[in-house]
Amino acid sequence: MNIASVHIPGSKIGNARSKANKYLNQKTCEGCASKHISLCNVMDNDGLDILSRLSSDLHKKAKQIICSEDDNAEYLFNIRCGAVRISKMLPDGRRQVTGFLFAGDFFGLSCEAQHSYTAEAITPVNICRFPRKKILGLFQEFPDLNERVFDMTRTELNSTHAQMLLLGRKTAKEKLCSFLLVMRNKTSLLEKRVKDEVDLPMGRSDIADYLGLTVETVSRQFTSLNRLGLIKLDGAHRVFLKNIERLSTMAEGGRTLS
Amino acid sequence: MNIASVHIPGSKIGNARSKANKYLNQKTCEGCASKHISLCNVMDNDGLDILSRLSSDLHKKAKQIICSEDDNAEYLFNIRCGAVRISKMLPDGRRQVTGFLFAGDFFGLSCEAQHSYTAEAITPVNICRFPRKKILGLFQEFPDLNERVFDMTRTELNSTHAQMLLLGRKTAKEKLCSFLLVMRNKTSLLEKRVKDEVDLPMGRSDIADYLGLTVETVSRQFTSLNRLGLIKLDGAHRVFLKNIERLSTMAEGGRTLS
DNA sequence: CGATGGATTGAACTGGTTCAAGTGGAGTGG
DNA sequence: CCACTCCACTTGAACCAGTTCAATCCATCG
Repeated sequence: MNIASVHIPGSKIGNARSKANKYLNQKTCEGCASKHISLCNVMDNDGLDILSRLSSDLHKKAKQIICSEDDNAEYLFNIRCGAVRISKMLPDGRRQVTGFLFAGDFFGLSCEAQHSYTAEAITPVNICRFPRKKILGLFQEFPDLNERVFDMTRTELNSTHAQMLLLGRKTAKEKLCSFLLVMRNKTSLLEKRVKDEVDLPMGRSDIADYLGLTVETVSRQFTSLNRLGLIKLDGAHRVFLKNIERLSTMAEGGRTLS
Repeated sequence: MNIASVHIPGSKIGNARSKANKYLNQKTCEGCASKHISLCNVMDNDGLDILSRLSSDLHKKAKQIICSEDDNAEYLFNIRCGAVRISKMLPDGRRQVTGFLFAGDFFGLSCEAQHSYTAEAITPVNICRFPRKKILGLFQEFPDLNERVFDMTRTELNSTHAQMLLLGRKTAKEKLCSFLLVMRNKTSLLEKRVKDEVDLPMGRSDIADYLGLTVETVSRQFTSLNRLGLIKLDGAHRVFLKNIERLSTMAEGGRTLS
């Protein structure tokens, strides 16, 4: 029904959330049966969310491309469910994954006329797509909408700075610890409770390209943390974080028996 | 006089510029005698730019700290003239420089209650400071202002993604070539003309921390590019880029006699 | 002029890569 | 239900780009 509603499962946008809740509607999504929050509270004459007329649903299987580096940036995307990988490439094929996105996350905004990155489905995804130009035009009309998206952009900028510190200055072990803790936070937000059992839908090479390492190094560090008893591996795609405190210390370079 | 005006020397904010020019006033800055553009075109009853009442001028010498990692984020800063270094630190002192900012650049927005970084003057700087809360409040009232700042934030997010690719996947030589070309663009924007003679106000260790390298490696790569005839060093803080095309190729991993 | 501190150069070292060889588990089909 | 295949993951061993440690250079400044 209201396909313009947006999956925002936790209060991930910080202090903007409380303010926004006053205005924004909660509706149940027929796609994945969880509560969504409408991006925009303004109803048209038919009582429909004003954004619903602009949006269209999109389904992709794992490994399918959603948009690529030289596409025209015509749409703004919001992930309903599933996981998406954002990446940039060098001409010779070296790749940097700049982010993993999950239910509730946006992309397609941080660019000019063309996308500067490729977005690809990691799992089957359900995505909500808005024509970019129209959304940008609506910002003037609906400051609430503008504020939400601006807030999210600033939060994202913040976390890319943290990732720069990781890429430029952390060791392989510190990188993996940081990554696991970030994934734990994302999972906890999505599930609305703290959870030390973390799903890793992406492959080892995605993690490697995200952390600026090789697959082999990532694999070795998983094994090492496993042996140290800091994590418990259950297959390649599920980890149980056994000692959050030590993982946190190691993520920041604190000394723990290597 | 109008201390709220903002130094935006080039059209660095892309397509937003042309739109914005319709509304925004140009004034001459008594501080550094160059044209500035007012951030906000709305005048109060006395004919003063609405932001001027909120702002205060700030002067810092080289190496002085403007704001640090655990300060409350009470201000939004705009650089009038001079160069600023933004950085993050690990507990053990390893540092990542996340950006160099010059006349016209903003900072202090991309954060929640506390700054997540340290800003330090590289050269003597002249900075314009606005109370953050009031500015954020004004966004609803003045969409032009909001749009400008949002645009700049998105542009910045874009360039941090490029920097992540650099940090995660480029070699030392590629990193330095990329850096020199970025500095050339910034210089060209500031001077409003293409200029292959680039000033590097920051020290080698700042460059190293920006590129995720050591001082020694940065120095060796400078020497190497110099010997290859791609650049001409004139002291440590001025470079002449002799072959933009080959530098560009090398910045992206293209093969040129190493 | 000597002192100070950034920048450069040299030489040994190492964390992470590269290359190469297993391993295991999910899917297929017989 | 088992055998076979495929591909992602793991492990091992040699290697190397960039680091580390240690001089040395050189511009600036009192």
